[in-house]
Amino acid sequence: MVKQGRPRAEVLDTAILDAATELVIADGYVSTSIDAIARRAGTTRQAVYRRHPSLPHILIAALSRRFGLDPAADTGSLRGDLVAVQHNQIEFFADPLVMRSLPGLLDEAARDAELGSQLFAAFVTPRRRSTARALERAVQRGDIPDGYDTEWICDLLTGPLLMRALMPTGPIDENLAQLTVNAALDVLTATSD
Amino acid sequence: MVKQGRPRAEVLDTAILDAATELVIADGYVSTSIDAIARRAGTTRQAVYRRHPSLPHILIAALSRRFGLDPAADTGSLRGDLVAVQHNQIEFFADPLVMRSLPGLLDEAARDAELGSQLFAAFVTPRRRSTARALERAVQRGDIPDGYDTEWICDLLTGPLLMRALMPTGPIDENLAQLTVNAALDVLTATSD
Amino acid sequence: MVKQGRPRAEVLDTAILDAATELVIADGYVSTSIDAIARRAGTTRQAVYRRHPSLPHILIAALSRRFGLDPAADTGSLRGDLVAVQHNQIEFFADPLVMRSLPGLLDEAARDAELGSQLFAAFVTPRRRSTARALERAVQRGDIPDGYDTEWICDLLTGPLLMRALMPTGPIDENLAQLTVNAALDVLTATSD
Amino acid sequence: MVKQGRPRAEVLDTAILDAATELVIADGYVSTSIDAIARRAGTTRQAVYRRHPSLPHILIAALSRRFGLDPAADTGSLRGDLVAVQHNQIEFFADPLVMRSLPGLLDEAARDAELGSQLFAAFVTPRRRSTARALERAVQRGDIPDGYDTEWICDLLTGPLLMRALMPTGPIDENLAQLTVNAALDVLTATSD
DNA sequence: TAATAACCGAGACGGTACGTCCTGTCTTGCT
DNA sequence: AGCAAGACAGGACGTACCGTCTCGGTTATTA
Repeated sequence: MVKQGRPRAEVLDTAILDAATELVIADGYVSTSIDAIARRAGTTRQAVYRRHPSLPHILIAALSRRFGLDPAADTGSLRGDLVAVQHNQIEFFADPLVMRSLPGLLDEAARDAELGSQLFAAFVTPRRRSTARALERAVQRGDIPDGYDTEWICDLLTGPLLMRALMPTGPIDENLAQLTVNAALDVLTATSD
Repeated sequence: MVKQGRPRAEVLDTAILDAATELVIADGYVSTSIDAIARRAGTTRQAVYRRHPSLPHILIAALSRRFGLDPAADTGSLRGDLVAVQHNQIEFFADPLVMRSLPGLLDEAARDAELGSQLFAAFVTPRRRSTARALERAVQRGDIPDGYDTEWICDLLTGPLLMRALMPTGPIDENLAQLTVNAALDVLTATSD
Repeated sequence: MVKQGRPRAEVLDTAILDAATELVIADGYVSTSIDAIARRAGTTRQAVYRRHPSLPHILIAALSRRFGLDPAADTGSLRGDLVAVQHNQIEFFADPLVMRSLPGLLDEAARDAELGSQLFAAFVTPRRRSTARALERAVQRGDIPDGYDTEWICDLLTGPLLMRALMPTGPIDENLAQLTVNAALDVLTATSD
Repeated sequence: MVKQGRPRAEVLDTAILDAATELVIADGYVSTSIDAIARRAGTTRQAVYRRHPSLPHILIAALSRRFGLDPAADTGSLRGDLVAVQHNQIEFFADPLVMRSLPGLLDEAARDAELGSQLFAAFVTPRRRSTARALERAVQRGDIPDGYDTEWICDLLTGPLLMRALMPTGPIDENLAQLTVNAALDVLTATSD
């Protein structure tokens, strides 16, 4: 079963994702219609539906194009590893497309479990796995004791970024990366119980 | 020149908010239409528009009905104060109406600054102010040194809750309240710089 | 149950029928879309659908507007009565709207029995009844013998008109009225069996 | 320089006409799409378009396959000749494909003169010529006087058949053949003027 | 107690978008 | 050159909401 028929125009592939990106950034998720995307891409609704089943799928594709797979660097120290992860996350959450499409995508994900897990698998899981591996390496080195709650550490690292992506409580910058990493290290090394 | 004419039917006031609440919880924000709300409330679109200018305004009204102003208790200890704040926040973020309407409201707020600040003033600012006051009292008591970043502490406390409200990374429960308060205290008392 | 709500704009009632009439005459039945009718009427598809469930129904309404109920005159003689009927029929079949919409309507009627009987009842039955009554009067006067086949006489009178409405075999004019009436009289008074 | 390349698959020639015939009989003219025909014929639109420029052309081809050229028998008597013509016409108008496709074809013919004359030449003219020749022979035999209107006689013979093919006013059967031939003979031999 | 002003239900209005279907044309690889 | 497969621009389908509007009818207050 090789590929048959007229091949899809790659120009349209990118034109559609470009149009969606621009419109969502300009108007927000709920104001963006498939119709407008097709119009701006200089094509028809049909060509869009041929490629993507719905608006959230278009945006997932557009986001995937921007944010490839996580590099998951090993810098040798826990702090270095976590800072690397946070730089990656900051690049993600500070992106205008992410900021504008995230609420809509989350709304959609809450209804459509299929789409939710797809979204989760594409953008959340890889970053969490990087963090988990960095922690494991730190335990093996003896830098931190075992027995921490990985999920909680991940939420601690990501939560504030999500917060600032969705609400204007503060900038998403280098300083925030340092603050979150410090907080995580404080928690991991604290004697409090 | 007070108010003339037939007064509004209070039954409709509540029927509309009830209908909106039920529909958003069941279908999510983007799938909820003013038409459906009016229908379910047993009235007409016009009666809805007479009370609220748009869907997000309806939801803000519905949320305001559920979540009154923050009590801002003074328990005597920083930990106690923060735990009180977090219990209040957990009640908020764990509410199904909040979980389902938050993405839509945030999307709308990103576009309409007016609405954004209204939303912010109603549900974010009071809780942040409670936290800020608790911190001030702790400084005055000498429990913590001065010079911390209030905004950052607030984001540290709220971020993980928001995270779990929007993504299925973990439960929003008593344990999370303790974890976030511990993290905040670790940060506030840490010697790391 | 009196009439409630905002009344329909009568301007649109006529604008829609006008638009449909013009378009069908210009482009034919199958090339006429509801969309184009709405556009030409200066309104929306919704307003059209609110009044008529489908294209054939629009055309039946447009035809009804042009061709009221049959006068069914009693001229005193069979020839006079039949000529009156045929003048009425000629006016009908020579009408451009009829010529252009008839094929489409018949096609639709062949599929949708409901619509078929509606069409039949509005435009065929009344004219056939006039003819039947004229024949009955002639029998009572003793002008023609009893025992003829009414349906056949009606088809004999109408068939050639329908033929010339749908195919360019000849004009639909006064002469055709005379020819068809003569033929019917020949048949009714013939001794052939 | 005759014909190059792969020859057309004759299987498709008939499969396409079969599919068109079945679909038009089942769904009527306007509901029949080229797409559906190709699908049912187990081929593609392109193969259809390669053979026929449009839906009406397909149907003309399908009709031509069923109804060859007129035999035009000479039975020796005018009545016999006309009855032969009418048997031929009855076979035509009683055919389900004819009954279902005729309205659509006529609609199309009213717009596209080219197609109209093609349709006319294929199915109307031959039958009318047979009738004309039968009449000429009768004149030469002295059975009827000269000076009749051939076109009118043809419409008189065909009109009622067309009527009953398109509307449910009566059966298209042997009796109708006799009635129409009698009517024509009555008219041709009548002294009325 | 009469006028007035706002509310209510019902439903029409011009718009925009939905997701699907079909049209006639066009590549592409294979026969 | 034919064929299966399938993409392309374009147009229409019938439906759903949007926010606004016009009706007839119903309360309350104010004059």
